[in-house]
Amino acid sequence: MDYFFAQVEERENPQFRGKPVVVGADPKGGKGRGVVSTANYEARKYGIHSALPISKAYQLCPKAIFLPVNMELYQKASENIMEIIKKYSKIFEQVSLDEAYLDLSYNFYGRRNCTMRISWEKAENLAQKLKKEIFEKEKLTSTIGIGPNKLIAKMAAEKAKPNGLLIIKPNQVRKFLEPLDIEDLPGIGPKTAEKLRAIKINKIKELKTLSESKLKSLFGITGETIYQKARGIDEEPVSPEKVIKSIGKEHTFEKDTRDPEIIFNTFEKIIEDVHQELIENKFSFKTITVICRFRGFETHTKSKTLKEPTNDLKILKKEAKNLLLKFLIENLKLIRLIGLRVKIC
DNA sequence: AAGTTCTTATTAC
DNA sequence: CTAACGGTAATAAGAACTT
Repeated sequence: MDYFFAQVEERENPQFRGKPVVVGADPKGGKGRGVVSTANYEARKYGIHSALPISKAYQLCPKAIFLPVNMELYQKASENIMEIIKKYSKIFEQVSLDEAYLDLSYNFYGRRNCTMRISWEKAENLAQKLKKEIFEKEKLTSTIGIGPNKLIAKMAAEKAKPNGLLIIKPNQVRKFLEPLDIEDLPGIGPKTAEKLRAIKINKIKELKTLSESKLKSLFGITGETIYQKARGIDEEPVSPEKVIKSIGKEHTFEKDTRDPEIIFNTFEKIIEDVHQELIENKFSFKTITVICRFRGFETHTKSKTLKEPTNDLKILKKEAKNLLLKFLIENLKLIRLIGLRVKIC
C-alpha cells in the first residue's frame, strides 16, 4: 500500500489531501522523542520520511499536519485489503499491515498442481484487477511489482510506487538491477552500504564485480545472500508460515530518568503486558532478556536462561527485575528506555 | 571440544 | 555544531560460559 498510514488518514479526512501529513509520535513543539511512522508525498517534499526523528520532521515542516498512530483504523483497513488480495491466489503471504506476496505462477486459483504456468500478461491483468478492486472497495491506492521471485517483485514495487504497476520478466532482471543503488537491495542497510561505498561499490552493477568469497569474508552468511540477490536470485517461497519466536515490549521515557518509582512502575507494566500476551498465546518461555538504553543512546542487554520453561508471572517478575537491578547498580547514567523480551519455547 | 548462553550488531517494517 | 533516533521482531556472529 502506498504511504499506508498517512493515506488512510487522508481517506478519513479529505480536507488533508494536498497538504503535508505526518503520522507518528507527538512532535511536542519540536521536543518529541519519537519518530515518523509514515509521511505522505507532500510531506516527503520537505525531506520527511519514515523513521525520521519527529523533532527533525517538525523542524523541516512545522506547519505539517501531525497525527498520532491510529493503529485500530489501519488494522481494519489492512484486514479488508488482505481479504481482497487473498482471493487472487491461494499462495499468499502477509508481510506486514500493508505488504503481501502472491504466487501467481499457476494457471487457476487454488490449483497448485497444475503444471501450466500463467503468462506474464495474465499476471499483469490480475494485478490491474487487484489494484482496481482495492481502490474501489477501500479507496486506497496501491503498488504492485511482478517478477520471477519475491526479491524482484518487491524491488519492482519499490520502484513503481506510488500507485504503480511494474512487471520485470526474467530476461529483464539484469537490466533492471544493475543501475540500482546497492541500498535498493533488500538486506543491504546503511551499515553494509557504508562499508561497500568505502571500497567504491555504489551500484548493483559494481556489487556484481565482488566474488562470493569476497562478500562472504566481508559480511559472513549475509554476504553470500547478497551475492545471489545482486544477480536477481532468490528462492524464497511465498509462504504463510510465521512462527513467533519471541515476545517483548519496550518503553522510552519522556525524559531520561533515574527515578526508581518511575522506572519500576513502568517496568512492572511492561512485564505484565508481556506476560498477558504470553498467556493469550499459551506460550512458555525459558530465556528472559532485559534491555536498557542510557542517555546518549548507549544500549545494553542482560539475559537469563531458566532451567525449565515456564509461564509463571511471579518468576518472570523476579528474574526480570533482578536483571534490571543489575543495570541500575553497575551503570549510574540516566535511563532513556527499558524493555523486556522473552524467548518462546 | 562441544554445546549452551550471553551480548552486540544489523536489518526490516 | 552535530544530533536528532519508537517499538517489535528476526537473525548472525563471536565471546563467554558450562559440561
